[in-house]
Amino acid sequence: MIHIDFRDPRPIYEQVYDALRNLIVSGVLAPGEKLPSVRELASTLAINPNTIQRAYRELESDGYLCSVPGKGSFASGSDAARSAHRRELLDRFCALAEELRAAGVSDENMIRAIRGGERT
Amino acid sequence: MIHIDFRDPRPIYEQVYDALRNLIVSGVLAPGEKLPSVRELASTLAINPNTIQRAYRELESDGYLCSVPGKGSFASGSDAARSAHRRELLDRFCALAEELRAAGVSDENMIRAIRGGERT
DNA sequence: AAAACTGTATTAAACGAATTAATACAGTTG
DNA sequence: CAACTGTATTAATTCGTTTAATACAGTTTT
Repeated sequence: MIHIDFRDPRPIYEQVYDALRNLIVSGVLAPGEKLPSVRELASTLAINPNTIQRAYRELESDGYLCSVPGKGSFASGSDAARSAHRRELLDRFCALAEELRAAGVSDENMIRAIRGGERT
Repeated sequence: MIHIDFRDPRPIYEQVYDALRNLIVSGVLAPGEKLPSVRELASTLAINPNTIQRAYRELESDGYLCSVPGKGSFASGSDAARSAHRRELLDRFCALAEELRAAGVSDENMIRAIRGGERT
């Protein structure tokens, strides 16, 4: 379900965050669907529960899931999740476009890069 | 000339790297112009020479400057530097566009984001 | 009601990357 | 020769991440 790369310099909690967010926004985890418990996922991935807890905490504070003490953690509505994710990506996208413009890249060349995936 | 933010979670050597690269690709540091020595810049910024050394080493390995033992470090030709920088930014840009496409954002909406800087 | 689950919080230890510190060596310049 | 330059190395420190070991309160199950 989730794969952790221990050679990846990025923190584990961040890898877990990204993986779960992707499952949520893609709808693999349906809105309202229950996620594995903190301890269960920690056991499955062979990492510490505190690390999972941190990923869950940040996923909740970013609106991707909802945790209820005693009950569990549940995927939030995929509409809201998708919006949050798009917003996040678009912000980074605009910032990068700004940098590219400062580097002398024209809008036309950016558009070409988007359309073609080319790296000329 | 350069400002370091100690509250920034990013490593200092990376902040120095970015700042110097920007000065080089923007032409503020002309091609061939001598940069402050490792020890001098370290003293100016009140950080350790080893940290500056690391920034310089990576700037050289990425083609933004050229270090000569005994003489100093010199900004590389801004043409090559600009190209390297644009390549780097464009790679990240294309990767982000890919993610946005996967998130269901159309090319048209990406283009709109570039043109307007809008965040709708 | 008891047992087994859930999220959450806390404290301490271990680990690794970043940073500092203190040198040292070789080449260049004045 | 003296003062600069880049470069290399080793050890100590600092800090964020991760682990570990608990504990508490609420929910579900038996």
